[in-house]
Amino acid sequence: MPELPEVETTCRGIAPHLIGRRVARVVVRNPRLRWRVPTSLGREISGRIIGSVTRRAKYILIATDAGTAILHLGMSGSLRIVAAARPPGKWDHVDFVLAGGDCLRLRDPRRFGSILWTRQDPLAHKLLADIGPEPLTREFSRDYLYDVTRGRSRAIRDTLLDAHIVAGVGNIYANEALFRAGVRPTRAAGRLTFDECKRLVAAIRATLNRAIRSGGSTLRDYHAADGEAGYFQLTARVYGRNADPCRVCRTPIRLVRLGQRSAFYCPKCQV
DNA sequence: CTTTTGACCTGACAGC
DNA sequence: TGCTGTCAGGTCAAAA
Repeated sequence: MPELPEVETTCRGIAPHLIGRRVARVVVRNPRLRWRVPTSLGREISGRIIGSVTRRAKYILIATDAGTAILHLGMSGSLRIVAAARPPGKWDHVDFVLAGGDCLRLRDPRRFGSILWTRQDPLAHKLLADIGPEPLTREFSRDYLYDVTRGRSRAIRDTLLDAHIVAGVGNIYANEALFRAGVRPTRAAGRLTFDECKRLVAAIRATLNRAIRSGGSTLRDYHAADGEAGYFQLTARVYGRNADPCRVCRTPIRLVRLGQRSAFYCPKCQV
């Protein structure tokens, strides 16, 4: 479910409920996520006050002065603020219970998500240390994308999905941005021209920003009882539209398999 | 070093 | 209504 805009919106949504609050305890109903939830988590974070809630790539960092919880939502994870007394559902694996009665509840049917704990600088953590620039910062520039793709033979779609190249760009937004930029997902990254890199950087920014904006208004409040926060209703230009007419030129959208994952493009609009 | 593949899980949905 | 097969928004580790 979550791509960068969803993670960003989740972060913004939960932060006001967490910052300055004390963690009373952690309830782990099922520790078997992508990696086993550390048994020390409850001991480490309980009694601590949450100082900040930030995002790096698709990781959510919940920091205290004793250490930082690093959360990832995987393919199907979601976080919400609910009353701790609320009966947990089948896939509500972990609660961070706050002093006062609320809790941050992680739901994750597929269990590809993860929760880690570090006492060091989380950005120096093994999983985060080598991640590329955030796509919404100046660091992710046309020059950077051009330089980093030189000599690379893999498809540009796969290159965009590689977190070491750029942080947090997932399959939907990679495909949508490539459409906007007029570049086929199958093109070898190293063959993109400078102008194409320039358009692609702008397209990635625009696509992500738009989704974040729509998410902010879409996702209502994180106290909400139900109302599963689904995907943002971005009207896909290509993603999932195999054989449907291109919204620009009416040519049927094509689906190709790159690796194990689908890529979509308009054979006329994208070169 | 770069690129590809396999692995981790469960649910939703199409087709028989 | 079942059953089977396919696919899914992620990404790490190992193999090629």
